[in-house]
Amino acid sequence: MITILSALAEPTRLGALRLLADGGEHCVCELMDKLGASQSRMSRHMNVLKINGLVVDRRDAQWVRFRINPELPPHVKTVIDSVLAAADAELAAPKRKAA
Amino acid sequence: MITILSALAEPTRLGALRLLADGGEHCVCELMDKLGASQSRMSRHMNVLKINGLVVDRRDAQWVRFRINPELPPHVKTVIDSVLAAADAELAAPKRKAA
DNA sequence: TTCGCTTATGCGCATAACCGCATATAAGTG
DNA sequence: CACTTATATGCGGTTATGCGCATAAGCGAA
Repeated sequence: MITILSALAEPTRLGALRLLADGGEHCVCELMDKLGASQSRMSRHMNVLKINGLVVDRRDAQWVRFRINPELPPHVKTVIDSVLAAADAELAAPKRKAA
Repeated sequence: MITILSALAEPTRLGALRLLADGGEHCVCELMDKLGASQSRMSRHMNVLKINGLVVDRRDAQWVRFRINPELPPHVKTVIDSVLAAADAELAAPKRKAA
């Protein structure tokens, strides 16, 4: 659990998971573009997610396609979903009193 | 969200939250005993949880009583609950095939 | 005040995390 | 083969994190 939380506690990695949360596959180049990360940074961050079992990858010609690990333990999946929901809520709520 | 996840991603802090999850108040000395942490270590870790808004504290004579922040945003509360549930599941499941 | 118990903190150290840069590797095209 | 695109990784530097130790500070009792 600790390692999973550590993996989530980084902006680029959390952003990548958010993009992967659509259920589809995304290559490193797409993620780095959308997240504004350098190539080596993105590659390493995706590797952290992979090592910790949060995502799986697949070679497809010159690309490597990542997707959320479809075999995530249910409790872990629940954690990820709640974290992404909270992150969304955080973005939506400007911390000021509700308008 | 990142700071909250970082706060959770440490064994002693997660253990403290687990103990506080009973809804009650617990002093530093109790937490350090139950978690096997040194005094300074526990004090600093509780301060991290406090700074990140996860817990609140209260002076009570020579003790400082901590409890989970009762005003946690709903989404954050959900994250914490799911994390604690996953940590429990992790402990319960010896990673081997179910007996 | 002095004592004892509890908690906080300043300091230094060791290690881990993250980064950019350069380079290596892999795959496809011609 | 050379060339392009995509990804991985070794290296070194900077910063962040966690720790123990010692000490300070807060509180109550004698």
